[in-house]
Amino acid sequence: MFVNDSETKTRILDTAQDLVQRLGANAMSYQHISDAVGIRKASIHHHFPTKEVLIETLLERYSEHFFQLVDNIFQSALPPKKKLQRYIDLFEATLRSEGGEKACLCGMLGAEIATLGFESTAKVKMFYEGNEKRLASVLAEGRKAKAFGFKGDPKAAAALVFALLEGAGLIARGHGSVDQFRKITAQLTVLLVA
Amino acid sequence: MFVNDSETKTRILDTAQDLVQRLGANAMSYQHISDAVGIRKASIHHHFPTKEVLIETLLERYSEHFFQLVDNIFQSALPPKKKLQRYIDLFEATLRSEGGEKACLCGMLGAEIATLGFESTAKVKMFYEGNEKRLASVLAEGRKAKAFGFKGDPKAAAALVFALLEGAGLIARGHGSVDQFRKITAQLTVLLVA
DNA sequence: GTCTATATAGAGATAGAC
DNA sequence: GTCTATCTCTATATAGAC
Repeated sequence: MFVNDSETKTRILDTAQDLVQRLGANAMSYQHISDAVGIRKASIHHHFPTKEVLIETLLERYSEHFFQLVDNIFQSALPPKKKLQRYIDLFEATLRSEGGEKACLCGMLGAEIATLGFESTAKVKMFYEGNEKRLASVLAEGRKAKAFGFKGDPKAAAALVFALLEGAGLIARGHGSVDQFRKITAQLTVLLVA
Repeated sequence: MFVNDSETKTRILDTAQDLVQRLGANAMSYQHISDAVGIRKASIHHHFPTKEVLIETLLERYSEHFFQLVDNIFQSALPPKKKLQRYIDLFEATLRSEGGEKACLCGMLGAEIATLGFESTAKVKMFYEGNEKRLASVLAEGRKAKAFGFKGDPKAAAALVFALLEGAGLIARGHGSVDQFRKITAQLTVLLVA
């Protein structure tokens, strides 16, 4: 999917995603995209008839790509602590984006969830669940291998790690930026390893 | 402050705050407020000339009130673990709001931070710093009193706790709701006590 | 302090020529 | 597939009567 999409369609999606990750879905407009891509608003509607469809497509593409990255890390032969660190690095990389700090697409849309359509809401939810499921696996295996020493349910720990990374990514943009994010994630590692 | 404000002004602020906590600042409009309060849009402008001023006022009032609640808890004679739990309960209560789940005002505005004015951005940041400072105190004292056994810098742990609560509050609305939030905060307590 | 009326700008979206 | 032109709706904001 998204491999044979037209160049224009891809540029629209790239621009829209960038805008949503910085400004939120409700502050992102077809005019913004039009200016950035160099195409008329009406032409965007040819590719994505409604904004809701555009956001749904954004979510599909983002989830697919993100889970690919995550699975590459989690299914590798890396030791558990490294796996977790690489996962954390995915969020940090988003925050480090040149041209202004971005948050996770689904973190932003989570904040605006009450304004999304039914399909988009479901896709955001699936993103959350997919992340937590994968994290729970790594945390459980890592604890069995004595790499982690945390107490409690690995599923709960996974939900905690995910909510923390989403929260830290959103919060850090108004406050301390990458340094703040690193401080928090370093402390997370301390708590999980201990 | 806000004690001698007119009844109308207060109702406008209450409504606006409710809307921002559910929908976000960019989806909240004077028309929404007009409908809910039963007053014309133009009359809202009499009290708050611009939306930016309205949001700044919202932030002042929210911070003042929230810090009052926090200080009541943290300056009490409660044992450290209870203090933390009561603090967590503040966020859970927001999520439990009748008429639909709300997030922390500053969590929502954190997501939309790139679309806020200079003053509002500064106020959001102050809210974050005020929370982290207060949390760091309680965590440091609590560890000294052996109520907590976590490793690492109490300031980093405070930043982690705050980012987690903001993140969990935002995320839980699309996913698992109060149960999810409780699962996460229970696990947080486990990690800090251990 | 609230109203009606209006200004102005921007949003998402559609029709139809090229 | 992109364009011009336009529609409709909603947004923030202002002027001035009551």
